[in-house]
Amino acid sequence: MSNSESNSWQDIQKIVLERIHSRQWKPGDMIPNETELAAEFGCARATVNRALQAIADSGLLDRKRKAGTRVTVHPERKAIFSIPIIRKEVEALKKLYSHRVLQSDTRVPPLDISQCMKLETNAEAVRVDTVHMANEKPYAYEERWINPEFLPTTADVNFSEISANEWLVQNAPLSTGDLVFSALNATGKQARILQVDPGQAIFSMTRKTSHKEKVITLVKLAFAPGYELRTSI
Amino acid sequence: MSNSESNSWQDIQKIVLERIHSRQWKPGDMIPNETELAAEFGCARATVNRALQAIADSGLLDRKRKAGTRVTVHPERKAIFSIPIIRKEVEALKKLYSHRVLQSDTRVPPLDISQCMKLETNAEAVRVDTVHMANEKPYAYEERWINPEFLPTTADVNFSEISANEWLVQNAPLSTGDLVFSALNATGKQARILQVDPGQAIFSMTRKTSHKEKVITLVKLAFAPGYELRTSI
DNA sequence: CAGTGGTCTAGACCACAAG
DNA sequence: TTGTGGTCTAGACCACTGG
Repeated sequence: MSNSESNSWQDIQKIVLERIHSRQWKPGDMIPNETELAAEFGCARATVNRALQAIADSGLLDRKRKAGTRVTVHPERKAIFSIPIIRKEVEALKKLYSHRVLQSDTRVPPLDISQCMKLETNAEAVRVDTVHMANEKPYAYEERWINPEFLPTTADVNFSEISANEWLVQNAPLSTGDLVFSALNATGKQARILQVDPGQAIFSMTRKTSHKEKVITLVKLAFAPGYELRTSI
Repeated sequence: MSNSESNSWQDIQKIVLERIHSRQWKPGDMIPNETELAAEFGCARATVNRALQAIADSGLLDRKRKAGTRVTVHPERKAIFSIPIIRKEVEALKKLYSHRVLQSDTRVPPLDISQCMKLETNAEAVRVDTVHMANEKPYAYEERWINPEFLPTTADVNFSEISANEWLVQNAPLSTGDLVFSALNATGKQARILQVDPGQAIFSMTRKTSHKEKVITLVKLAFAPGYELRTSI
């Protein structure tokens, strides 16, 4: 009954979402199967399928063969945010970006780093310390370890011109990684570099970038006070 | 040439990803159009379409009508994390969850809160302060404002039994929201409630949940030291 | 086993945007 | 104008999984 005209996939998505939201279909309820919905909306089953899959991807529907489609009881809200290239992040604030490499060499990393990167004992790694600046003021302090295996052309890369951050984002596509965000009190070194008082609350991000079980790089970023990570749902 | 057998769209996705990653198709390059790929892989165009759309969703391909499909030059890495219900988060740590409501009343909120929630001047809102515990130790301190408009049955809800957090997640599905993460030094009040020293670095999350331009609730969570927000890419 | 979602196909038309 | 992706269709078969 009701709906006679509904063609696009997204129209159907809207209708279904509206029914969920208005609690016409409540959490836990089974909804009509694809064939029935296709009949109701006057479209092909594939179109309904596409709409429902999109909703299921967003977490609001649970779909199982034979068992049918149900409204998720405890929808797990998902937030998505893009991992910024710091330069772009600064430029988005309409500030001048610059960075200084404080240190760049090759050495045997501490044990915890070595293990985290799955390096062999006493294997060396490239260490690059950088401070990112916005309008000449410290914005973030970056401590990075790079697996030399992924830098065949190390000599060619000049991290003074392009930040290691940016270089890797562009040259290690499609890798997987873990991200950890936390709050830390600034250590003496961090405080000195970021030009704040020791003990200041620092927003920290640690990122491990891997490709096929091998760790490409490990980065710890300490942002200057005031930093906020924003996203919408 | 080369590939003769490739049916599922996920197979095709893998092949395309491999070509991007191996730099056979470099950032900025245009890749063959759907019809050509369908011919190469021996499948329907719709199948290729599905594979390419999935990759484009992940940000590695740019697709435009007429202009064709290109490998994204500066792929924007996206991270997804699920917004946890604190109780589940604690239970996932295999600790006993409990919570105490420190305060629960209705009052006129401070101006900044009132404006943020788009309430009328001098309109009241429900205020609920909660401390979440893991094994009887403070885990997070929650300061919440609720738009009474969304609590028609306020009297029926006993936030001592089900946390406001959980109640709203279950009863305000499909709403949109903003999330802000930051690091703050613990205020005296926060320090007292979380049983830490004032000035301790605190991981903080502020969340505004809305539905169709109306703000449902505003929450500020202050996590006890050691908290980490984790995700993988 | 049987019902449901998952996917593929071949063809068609549409919508957008580059030239 | 024209080439490209975006989508819809009708039908088919497959793959899970509940009963």
